[in-house]
Amino acid sequence: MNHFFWPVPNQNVKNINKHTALDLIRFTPGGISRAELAYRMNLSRAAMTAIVNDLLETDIIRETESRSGQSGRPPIILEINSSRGNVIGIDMGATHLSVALADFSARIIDEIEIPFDITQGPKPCLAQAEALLTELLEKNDMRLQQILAIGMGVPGPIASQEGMVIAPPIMPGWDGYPIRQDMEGKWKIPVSLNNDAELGVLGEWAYGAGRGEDHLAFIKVGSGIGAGLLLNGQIYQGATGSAGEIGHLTIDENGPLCDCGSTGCLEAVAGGKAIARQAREIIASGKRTLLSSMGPPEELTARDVASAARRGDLPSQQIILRAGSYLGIAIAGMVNIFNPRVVVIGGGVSQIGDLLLQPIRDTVSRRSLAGAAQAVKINTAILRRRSSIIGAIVQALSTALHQIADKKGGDVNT
Amino acid sequence: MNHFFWPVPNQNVKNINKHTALDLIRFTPGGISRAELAYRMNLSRAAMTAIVNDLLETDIIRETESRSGQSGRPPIILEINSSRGNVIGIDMGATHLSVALADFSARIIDEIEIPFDITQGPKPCLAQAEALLTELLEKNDMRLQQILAIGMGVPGPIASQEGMVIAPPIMPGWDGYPIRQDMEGKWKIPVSLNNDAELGVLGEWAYGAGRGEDHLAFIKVGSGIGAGLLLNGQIYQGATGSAGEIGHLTIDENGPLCDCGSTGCLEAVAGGKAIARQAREIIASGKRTLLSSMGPPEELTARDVASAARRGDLPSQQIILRAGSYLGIAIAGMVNIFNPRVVVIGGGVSQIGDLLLQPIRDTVSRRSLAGAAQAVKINTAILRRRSSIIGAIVQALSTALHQIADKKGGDVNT
DNA sequence: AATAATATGTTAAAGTTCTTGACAAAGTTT
DNA sequence: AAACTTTGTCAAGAACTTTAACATATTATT
Repeated sequence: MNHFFWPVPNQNVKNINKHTALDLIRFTPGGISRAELAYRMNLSRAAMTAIVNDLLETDIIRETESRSGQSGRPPIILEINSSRGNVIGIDMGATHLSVALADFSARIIDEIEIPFDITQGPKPCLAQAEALLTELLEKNDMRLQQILAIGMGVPGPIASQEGMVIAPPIMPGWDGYPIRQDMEGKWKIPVSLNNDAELGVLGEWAYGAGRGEDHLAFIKVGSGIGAGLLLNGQIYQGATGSAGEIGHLTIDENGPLCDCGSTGCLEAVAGGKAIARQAREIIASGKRTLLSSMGPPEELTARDVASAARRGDLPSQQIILRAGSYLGIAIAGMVNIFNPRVVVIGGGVSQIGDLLLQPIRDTVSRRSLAGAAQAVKINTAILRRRSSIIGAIVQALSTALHQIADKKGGDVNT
Repeated sequence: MNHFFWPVPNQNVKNINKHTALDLIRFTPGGISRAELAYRMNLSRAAMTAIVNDLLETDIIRETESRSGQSGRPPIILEINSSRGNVIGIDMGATHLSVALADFSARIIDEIEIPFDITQGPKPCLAQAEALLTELLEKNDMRLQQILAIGMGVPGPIASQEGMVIAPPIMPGWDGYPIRQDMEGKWKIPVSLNNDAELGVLGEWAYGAGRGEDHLAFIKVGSGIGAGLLLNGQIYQGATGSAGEIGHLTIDENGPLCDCGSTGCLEAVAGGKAIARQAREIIASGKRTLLSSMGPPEELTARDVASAARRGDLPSQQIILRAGSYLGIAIAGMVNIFNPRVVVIGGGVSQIGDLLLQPIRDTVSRRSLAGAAQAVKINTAILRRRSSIIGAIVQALSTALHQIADKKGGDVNT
């Protein structure tokens, strides 16, 4: 136990052990006993009793029936009291907007998703988010007052202190807009704003393919490409919050032009848009391919290419193979630099599955140093399209739970 | 103050604040007062008095005369008691071996360097290190018993727990050899073993070009190329200790063959060896160049190319420009991924100076995303060839100082 | 079935480390 | 000289831990 997930504020935090214990309870699958907590935190069982009693008083955790296994008195298992309250997670992508309602144990109760265009700028986009949130609450017969925190992800670099994005490559009009301030002002609920790939790594770390790993990378392959990093057990944001921006690594200097103005960016050769573009090129070239029979070329998506590839269409398979190889080059670089234990491939395009994963694995094992390549596992996101929004929920819960835990013996409501 | 440099062991560490205060005293240039310590650590002045008294008792810190500046009682400045003891730093490179004797404030008292060949394998190499250490002690009239800790750097990935290198690309015969155990057995002094680039970043963080930065990368450009990373204020080693191995990133797939078996590795196009090789090729091609007049082509080094370039030799300038551009590609990738505040270029080749630095800066600003590129400064190592060995000394001091601080009121000797 | 063994959880006393509030100390400003 | 400002110390009390003993609830053994 030399780190804990909850980001420690600098001031006025008594009882750090209480917060550490809370996080261990949250993130241990199946719950954890007082004795086990004491062991993991290097504290006495007596101290643990006091800490747990504190937490029980706030009603954010509860005791559950013991699983007897070994000899000796069976432990009393502690878990988060899932019905203690609710939080909201919002995942704002480039082309979709999702809002989810979750309970205190991070289980999604209901979720709404709509197509979306982030280039409209902050005001209309935030208004859409608000509308969707209202709809979701009404549908579930809830009021805003019952929501204890909101977590939100956006596809751009975040200045966490200020609660805004800075110099985002794909969010025109958002630079410097006070997103968090705006939302907290409207809703009077604590909002935590994060990068979507960072939330993805958090979600997969908490409940997905990288559960509990200390060195984890999450590659979000959607229309754009971004990475979230969890290093030494903590989310890594970099000096100015723009860590993990791998979408514009130069992969092939002589490659196609990218939206960012440069050429041969990873995003321009392996992103969802790039895959669709290559499909259109194939059709235009007149090659025999299933793709021609899948509707108007302008509306082709990476998903269509994937389904054609699965049905044996060679040109489609080649497109995906190439995208995977390019991704592999970038990931091999990250593996050499970071030496992660797990790399999780997420985002819409990742749902292609092994067809994409295999060339990534091949390229990485060929291009990474032996030590790092052997240590790393490359997997598809278990949470599928929900990695980021579950990360947003985890963030919201971090705020809500630790805020309640702080006021010892305080009012159980609000 | 949400992190501290001293790596916290998991067990039996009372008084974490004492160790934090000690590190603040160590790494604050010009020393620090009790009041300032209390402010930086969010503790009361009263608590600080107690902690400082503890440290004063062990004699590892001392009070020094106050600098009066503001109104009010002038503070009593605390600093490390430099004459409390000595430590040894060892820098084992691919082609050189250095041993340095330092006092408790990390100042080098004396240093010996010899040419060296790490491919001889562990036994002869460690014997040479021992001989050099003995020579250094004799020369300075000291005994091994007066040395309180040893820090050592080697050019390969480290398993810190085991004190050995694992799967090193350029240290044949060393894989799995129990280096630390061997040395501690021989010398009966605590030895800390680290990667040389990691020590470089530590040295430059403590006393060099990245002083006090929380997000720092150190690129060691010697005959090989490696990077050391300091993220969130802590050295980052990765899951298996092989983080920062950028020497074998593929930069140009159609480039020259690398020693590692792959093609177009960064090391093969921008390392010291690569620069020397290109110089020989130029001479062989018969082009007019100053390089032909600099002795036998087989003995040409990167340093010769640098000196020719500085004297205006165009082919030499082109070689360095190209190496810088290649380095820039790799560094641009790291900047996009890590978003560091400072990148320090160190190692022998970095001594070329602006001739190398300029193409790096140009390439990085062209190939990195706006936000990250603006945030980063790229500088040459202030500690020059000594970055790593000073890092080794810092590591040795971490061991020695915190070990003494742990035994409260214990014996002042040993 | 009774007893032993084992592990969990609780309690009270004692020990550490911190904060609070008062105050002494040592300078600068008025 | 008096007022102000900041540093450093002291003593009392608060917060959090450990220690050591014990109660509790199972399984294992006799």
